[in-house]
Amino acid sequence: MTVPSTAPALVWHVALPVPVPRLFDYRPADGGVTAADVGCRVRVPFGPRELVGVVAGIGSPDADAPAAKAGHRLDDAPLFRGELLESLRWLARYTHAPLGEVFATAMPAPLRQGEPLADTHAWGWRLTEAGQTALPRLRGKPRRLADLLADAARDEDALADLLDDWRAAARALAGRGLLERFALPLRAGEPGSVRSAPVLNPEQQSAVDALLAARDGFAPFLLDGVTGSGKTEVYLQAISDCIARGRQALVLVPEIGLTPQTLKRFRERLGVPVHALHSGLGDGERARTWAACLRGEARVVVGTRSAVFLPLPDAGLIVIDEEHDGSFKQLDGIRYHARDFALVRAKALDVPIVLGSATPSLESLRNAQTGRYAHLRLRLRAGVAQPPRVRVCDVRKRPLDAGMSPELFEAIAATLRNGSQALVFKNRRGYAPVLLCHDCGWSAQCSRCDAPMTVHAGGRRLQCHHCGARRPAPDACPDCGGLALQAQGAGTERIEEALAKRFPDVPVLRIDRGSTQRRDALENLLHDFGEAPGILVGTQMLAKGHDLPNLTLVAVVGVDEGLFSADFRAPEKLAQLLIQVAGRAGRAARAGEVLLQTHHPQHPLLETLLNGGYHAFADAELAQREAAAFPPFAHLALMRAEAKQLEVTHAFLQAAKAALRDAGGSLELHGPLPAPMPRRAGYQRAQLLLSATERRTLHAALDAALPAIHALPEARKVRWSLDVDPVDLY
DNA sequence: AGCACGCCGACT
DNA sequence: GTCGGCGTGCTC
Repeated sequence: MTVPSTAPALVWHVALPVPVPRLFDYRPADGGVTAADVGCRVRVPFGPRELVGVVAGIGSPDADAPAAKAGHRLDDAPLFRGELLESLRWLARYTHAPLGEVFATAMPAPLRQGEPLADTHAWGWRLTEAGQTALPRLRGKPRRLADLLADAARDEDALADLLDDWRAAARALAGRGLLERFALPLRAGEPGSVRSAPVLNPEQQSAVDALLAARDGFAPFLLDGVTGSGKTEVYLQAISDCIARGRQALVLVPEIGLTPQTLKRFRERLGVPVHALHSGLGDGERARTWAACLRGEARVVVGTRSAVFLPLPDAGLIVIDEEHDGSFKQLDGIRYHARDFALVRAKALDVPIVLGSATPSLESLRNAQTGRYAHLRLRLRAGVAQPPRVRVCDVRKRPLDAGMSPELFEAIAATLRNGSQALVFKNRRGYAPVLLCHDCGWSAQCSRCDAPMTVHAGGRRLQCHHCGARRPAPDACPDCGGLALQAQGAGTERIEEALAKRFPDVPVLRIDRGSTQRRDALENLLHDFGEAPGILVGTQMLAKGHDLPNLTLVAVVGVDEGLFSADFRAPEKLAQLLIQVAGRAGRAARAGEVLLQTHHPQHPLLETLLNGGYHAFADAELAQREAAAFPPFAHLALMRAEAKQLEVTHAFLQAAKAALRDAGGSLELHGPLPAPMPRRAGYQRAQLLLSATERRTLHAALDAALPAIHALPEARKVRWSLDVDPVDLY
């Protein structure tokens, strides 16, 4: 009689945060394996160390794999389940990244490190009845602590502000039963006094009507509204409806869009706590927000790129504001696009999603044109009667001071005489891009990168923007010994300097990454600047947000750099920037003026943009993209590699190219091409461009070839990465 | 990615 | 004689 063969014990298939596209099997140190373990974190031995991974599945151990080691489950209930689990699996397939790295990207740091799911409350302390009675008898620090709590309970953050080293006293008093600790609801910002909704104009109303009519299932919308047309008001009404139905709303905003004013506006209008999630928050707060979403406690979240990974068990609506913004694409690690992933999630969640912009990406416009998205247009500029007047200023053969023409100075002078403010917008930072010898043409180059060094600290120092190298600026030209070294091109610092000299009676305020390190520093600077006549000098940071009611002139210098870039998206980016920055002019009662300074006044981009507006530009640019077989008419992936020696980099990319060619299909392969900066921080960089007219072709080839590419002997010798749907080819 | 194992130069 | 460089190989 034979003993019935026992079924092999089940194991966890665990996704670990390692760049190995494979799952690893473990058995539980105690208890059995059940389907409910899927989506739970586990702490497991991995070689000589321990890692936190996520159970991606359960099953029998692979016969020819080493014996499964024991691991410990960290969660009682899955962190990832249902829609989010499936969407993350999709993201791993789409980006061709290991599932474990995708899970790691989706988690806040404390969860990644194995800490328990955060409490969604803060802690407070209060006096017990015995404490009230005993208070008069207390002395010293315990007395001061008890006094603070005599009238009201206080939370721990407040106590820390009021009394140093209060914890020891609190513990001692609690031990005597005089004090107790209790849980407070998580503060997600006070709702504030609720403001009533303004009356919508007919365009806004029909947009809201369309959104509400589609609220019961997946429905993508492009809310295409000019600057100041009241897109936010449309979002707010849709969100109000969403939370009234007891569902969660997620709002994604660009990195610079999450200002205190934005949050204040949401809180005042919605009358519920609004959670914010951005890079300025500490790990603890991010983890609490994540947990609050998972538990369904958070009703509205406004967040930047990474908020697209929040669990939304009761989702009702997703909004992407400024959907064209480049900050939605992650440029390292898992190279996801938050807007595109949000669409995938909305579909899986079966909820509507709104992409809003005054300058929609060409991808989204194309989707609207082909009917994949419902196209909602807002053409009326609320409040202001007229859009700003745009003037092109031809600066060829004009004497320039810090890159500014006499016409520009005159326009600023006129603006100041009218009691208004002017903004000089420049698409670069630093005192001047390069140090150039006027005698022989030598320029300061970084010794480790093929890039010019930029001049900083008033001309005293050179800095490489790519590897961070710094050195003092030479006094004489190293090549010819001449003393005619000069800073070429005008950065914001030189513009500021020249303006301050010409307009000594008004404040000149420069805003860029160098002058505003902290998030609220910009708010304070602009507040102090006020509304009196003055001049702002700035970069991208000033292109949107921040109401500047007395700003009537926007002058753009350095337009030309964007007209002749090698990147296929440069025209789109420049057009969006010009429209956005023009939107800064004349938001209040007075009409605004925009001055574009260029050496190429006849350039088709400028002509189309100025005569026909953004949509005329977009139509022309889409035609160009179609002719050149670029997105959205083709699908791209970029494989980048770097190594100390160029031959090593090329050997890898050649081998990868061969593997991809063997994978067949009508995939087009270009390269290896020199990367835009072929040498960076001592590494030789190159890239391989993959292009296909059908997305399936691209992914099929990658699926077929990547295992072989991972296994290439050349792959060990280089650092390589794959970027599906790259934003910048350079 | 880490981390260990493994063979070749300058130090007490 | 050892400490330590980073090449290469593996992780259930």
